[in-house]
Amino acid sequence: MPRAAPRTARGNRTRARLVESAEQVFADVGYHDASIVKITEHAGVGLGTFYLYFDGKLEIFDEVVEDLNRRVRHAMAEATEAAPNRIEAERAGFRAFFRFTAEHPALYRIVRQAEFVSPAAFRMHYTRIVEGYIEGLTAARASGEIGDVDPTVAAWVLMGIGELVGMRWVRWAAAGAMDSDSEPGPADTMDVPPDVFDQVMGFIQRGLAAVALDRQDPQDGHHPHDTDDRSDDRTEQT
Amino acid sequence: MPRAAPRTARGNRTRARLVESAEQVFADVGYHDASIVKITEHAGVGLGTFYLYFDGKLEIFDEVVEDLNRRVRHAMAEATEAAPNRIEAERAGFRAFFRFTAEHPALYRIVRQAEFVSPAAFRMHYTRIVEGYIEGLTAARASGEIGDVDPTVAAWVLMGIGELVGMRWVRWAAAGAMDSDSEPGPADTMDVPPDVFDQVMGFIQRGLAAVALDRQDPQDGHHPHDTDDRSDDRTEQT
Amino acid sequence: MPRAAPRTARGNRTRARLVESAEQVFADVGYHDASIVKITEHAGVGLGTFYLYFDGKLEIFDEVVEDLNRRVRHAMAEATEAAPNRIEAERAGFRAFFRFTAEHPALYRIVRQAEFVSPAAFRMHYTRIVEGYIEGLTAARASGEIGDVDPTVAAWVLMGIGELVGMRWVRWAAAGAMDSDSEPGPADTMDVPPDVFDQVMGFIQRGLAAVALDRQDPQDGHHPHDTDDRSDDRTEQT
Amino acid sequence: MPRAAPRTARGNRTRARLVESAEQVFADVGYHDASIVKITEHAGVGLGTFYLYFDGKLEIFDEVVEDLNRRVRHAMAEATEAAPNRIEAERAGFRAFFRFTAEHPALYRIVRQAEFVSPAAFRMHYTRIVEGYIEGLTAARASGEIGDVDPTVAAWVLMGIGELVGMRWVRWAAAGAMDSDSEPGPADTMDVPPDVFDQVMGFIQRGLAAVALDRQDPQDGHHPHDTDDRSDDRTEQT
DNA sequence: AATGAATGAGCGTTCATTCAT
DNA sequence: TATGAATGAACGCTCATTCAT
Repeated sequence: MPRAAPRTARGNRTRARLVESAEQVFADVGYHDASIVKITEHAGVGLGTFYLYFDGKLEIFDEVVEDLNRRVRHAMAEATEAAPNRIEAERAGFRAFFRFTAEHPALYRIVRQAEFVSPAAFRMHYTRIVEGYIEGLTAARASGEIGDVDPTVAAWVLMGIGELVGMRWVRWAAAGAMDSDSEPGPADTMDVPPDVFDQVMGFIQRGLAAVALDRQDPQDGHHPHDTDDRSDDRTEQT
Repeated sequence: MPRAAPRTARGNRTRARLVESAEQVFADVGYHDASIVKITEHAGVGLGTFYLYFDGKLEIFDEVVEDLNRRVRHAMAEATEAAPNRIEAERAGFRAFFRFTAEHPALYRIVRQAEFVSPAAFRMHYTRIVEGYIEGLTAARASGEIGDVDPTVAAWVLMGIGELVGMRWVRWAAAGAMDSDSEPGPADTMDVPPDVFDQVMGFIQRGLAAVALDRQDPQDGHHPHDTDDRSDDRTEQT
Repeated sequence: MPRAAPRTARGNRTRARLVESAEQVFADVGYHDASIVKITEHAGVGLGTFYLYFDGKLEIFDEVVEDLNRRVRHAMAEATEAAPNRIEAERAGFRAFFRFTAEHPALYRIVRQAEFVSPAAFRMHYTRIVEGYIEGLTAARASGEIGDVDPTVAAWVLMGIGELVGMRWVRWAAAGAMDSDSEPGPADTMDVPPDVFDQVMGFIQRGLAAVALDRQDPQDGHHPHDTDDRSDDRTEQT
Repeated sequence: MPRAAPRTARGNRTRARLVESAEQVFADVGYHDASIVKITEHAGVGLGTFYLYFDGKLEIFDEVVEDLNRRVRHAMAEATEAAPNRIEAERAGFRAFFRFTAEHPALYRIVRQAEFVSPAAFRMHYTRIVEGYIEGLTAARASGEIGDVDPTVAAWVLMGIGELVGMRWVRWAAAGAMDSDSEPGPADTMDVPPDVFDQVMGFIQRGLAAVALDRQDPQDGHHPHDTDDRSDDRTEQT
């Protein structure tokens, strides 16, 4: 039942227009208020045409999520590529992420909606990004560039930071700037202000650093040596 | 048209039952699949009764969000209260937040949906939590307990961490444990595993610490001693 | 999920109007060309009202079939009641059946469509009628009124006769009379012509009679005196 | 607009494949759930090709009915051919009809659906079969093989018997045997059980016989001499 | 002769909301 | 205060049919 892939160049164009339009419409009005008619009208094709290429609303949504995922990861990977070390890589990665968020409001809105619309797609999105992070962090830890942090935990921590900072200084700023539903346009595109960005990166840099701070009162049953990878060498702190 | 507040005790009870039921239903099936009938049935009142107390679906949703917000903040404040210092306060706050998330899946689901359903309620939720954070962090910075971090930025950073770690280790764990749509029940309630929790708190502790790292130039370019110099000067921390 | 039965007198009226309208519309245009809108418009109620009382098109169809079934059986039972013997009962039953068919074109059309629309309802219809027949025929056989025929087989044979004779002389005649889609109206109502009726009843009477024809071997092969011997011994009948 | 007949051998093959496929699909899923795509896919041709040979769905349906009609009549005629007398002819004809029904579920389903899909085709089907019957019965009556029955009435009576007995013991048996939607296959093919068959044929034999049973109470306004062909010679009964 | 991309009227169904009781 | 019958706009989706290739 999955609709056949288009067999002609014309079909390919139509399909692509539909995905683009869907991204636009989902971002603009949200999954639930998006209707197939809105999508097809935006794409300039007939309603029935939609069902030539997609099984339904959910299917095109998943495809849009996948598409966006591919694109953010590409943007982040590209930005990170030339970085001389992990911290610079993080700076570049966050920069790229915020820029992408600013320029593609769709990413943010659509991914967050996916949580309730298509949990599988949602998990896929985060899982793939996490994988990239883990790879980089594992290498950085091995080379001593960063401290002895658990790459998986650190990955989620970093994503959390990116997500809420992006929400506050990119999304909200944009919303405040336009103050209404008017199309944002390139001029309205907001990026995280430099000082905030530096604050954030400072936090991250310290958080990842090979530093351990002394903490004595083990309440709650959790002791410093609960896990194996928080090793003793952390004691040579001040 | 805004509905009058109930004038009788019976009316008060009815209204309260409706809010409770709405929270339950919104959490279970999401805003869009929740219907007024479902809510009134759950509350055991007639359909028409709903409109005696609320203007519509959106209005009761806002009220549910507000209610939840009050409750998380209460839980976190209570947990934080007795903490001897900021770091312990954070530990206690995060602990409380994760517990609340585990025990009230509604909070998580409903708040995240609010972003698209009722942006105003959504902002209100975060803004109020941020206010609490800022207060605590400002005091901690003044007393030298933490480094010279911008309280607002730190607040958002911390919330981001809490949100995604909670998503990964509380929400996903619960989903994995129940493996289906069965009611989670108290037994299935998942908390963040101790080692992960410690990792997270370690990251936060370092991130908030008064560590001076030598990187000061705000631009994203490269600069002289980027590479390994994080370790040495970190010693002059508190 | 089966819709609740109406709780008020008004609701009962609405529901009944819907069933009537559905019968009318299904009979007029057939199940597939009948739409819920047509039914609700005919009933003079809003579209949504339909779904207050029925789960869908199929469900109301089943109900219409059941209703019709009840009514034919009632008509036939009533007609048969006073009959002095089985043969008279059959005459009266067939008469009643043809009259019902003529006056309620719905019965015929709807039941026949049920075969493909709702096989279960279709079988139910025939099964119930068969049960009535079997009862009567079993008694008649026991009392020697009719020959040693298998009541079940005879029941189906009789129904087959009724159905196709009804089709030919009631339905086709009516169709021919109106010659178009115009409403038939009572004047156009056709009954089986008396001579045809008598022919049919004659056939049935002989078929059911305690005639022993000499052909007894059940196999489909050929046997000794196949040819002409039917005539002679038939005389020793009642 | 009626499509041209194919002008090439290839065209002829394509057209024939389409008719075959249509028969299959109509039988499998019914007229209304059959779609042109299903038919063309089954035939292995492109969708557009269909409209090269047929004006639409209805047109190919009519052709399928006509085709089936030709085939049943052929089967029955062939079976009847060698029969030494009318009764044997009936036995052989019914046998053939039941077998055809069992082996070609399509016949049964499609013809019955035709009643609502294409009334003209439906009438044509019965009319043609009736013609065959009338011919045989007229001859039989002339030769005294059967009683003085009206050939037309008898024809419909016989068809009615065949149809409902076939429905009950062929179609329903098959449905019961397969118990689901699985393809019946030759092994599942059901025929009317021998004893039922004999009962049915006994009934028919008596019904057609030159016997008249006395019937005195002319209620209902119909007297023995209502029609001309129920002639007086019927009086020499017991 | 053959194809399949494109179309849109029309379907069954849902649900927030109103209002007479 | 409480009810639930009634409504209809709007949705997702299907499919017979056309037509450019």
